[in-house]
Amino acid sequence: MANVHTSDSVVEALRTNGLRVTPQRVAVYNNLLKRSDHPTVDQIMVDLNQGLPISSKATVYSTLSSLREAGLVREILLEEGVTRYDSNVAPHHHFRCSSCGCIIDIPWNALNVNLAASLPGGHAVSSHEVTVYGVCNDCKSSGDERSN
Amino acid sequence: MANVHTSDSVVEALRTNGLRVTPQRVAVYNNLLKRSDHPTVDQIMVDLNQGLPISSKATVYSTLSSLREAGLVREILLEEGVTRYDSNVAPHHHFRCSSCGCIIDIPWNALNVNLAASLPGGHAVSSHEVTVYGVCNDCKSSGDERSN
DNA sequence: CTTTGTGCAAACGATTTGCAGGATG
DNA sequence: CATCCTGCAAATCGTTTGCACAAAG
Repeated sequence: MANVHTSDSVVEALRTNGLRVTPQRVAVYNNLLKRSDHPTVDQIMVDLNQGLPISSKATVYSTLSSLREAGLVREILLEEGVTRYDSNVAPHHHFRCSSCGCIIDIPWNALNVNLAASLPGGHAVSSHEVTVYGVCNDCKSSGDERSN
Repeated sequence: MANVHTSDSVVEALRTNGLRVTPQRVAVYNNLLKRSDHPTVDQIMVDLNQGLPISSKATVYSTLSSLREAGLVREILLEEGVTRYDSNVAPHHHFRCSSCGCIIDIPWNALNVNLAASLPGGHAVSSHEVTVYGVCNDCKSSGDERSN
């Protein structure tokens, strides 16, 4: 149920969600499925058009927007001015490295949040998410300070 | 230790943090201290210049940037394309209403996160923060759907 | 054949930057 | 009076939009 994404399963996912199947959509979704670094639109563009140009930037935007509406993809807002995308739509938490800026998924059950029975104010809670800040393992050991 | 902010204490806070005291800085910081709605730059502008113009937008940006560097203010990134500001720099969590879009502070000890001793990957954790999503009390009772 | 997607360029909106004059310490 | 701030306008940069052509169902 995870990590295996044939071109077929991508096509099927698009179809199942009422999206027309185009080479650009398959490429974008496929790219997002095969990487775990929560890329920005630009990073996706670079990856997609390394060989011959497959898609324009406007199309990547529009595709990501469609994928998001279809629930196949989600946005991640942890930095100013940049929207990142994640094909992992199952609930999970995030770790943000203050050194290299990378974002790493934390499995849902690696953390346990004790949502007090009643939040101050009595708001209706539907979901929650934890963001953990710190220095990732790579930066810790290499001691460098790349700017991602 | 909270909620009382005389003009004097604002001036002192600026000075203590090595910032020159200007009417604009006092006004911006003061405004942020007296509201709890995590305003955007535009909202601050409106509030500030209701009577006679006190500050230009560029100055509000620069002021907020200085205040942030000084640690008097923090940014909140929960929506696409807008940066909100918060004068509450003590650790706390946030509640985001999916109906009106408002952001409400949750006191640090209203939630309890059980940070597993070792996060997968062995990253060095320095802090964490929970974002809770749902419908705020106001929206719940009035059943409306203002767009904030 | 009808509908929806793509590409390109122009339009946008939030934020930044350059620079001249003004205020602060 | 040297330094730092403010205001204004122009410049950036991510993202959106309008439109003509092409592809999908």
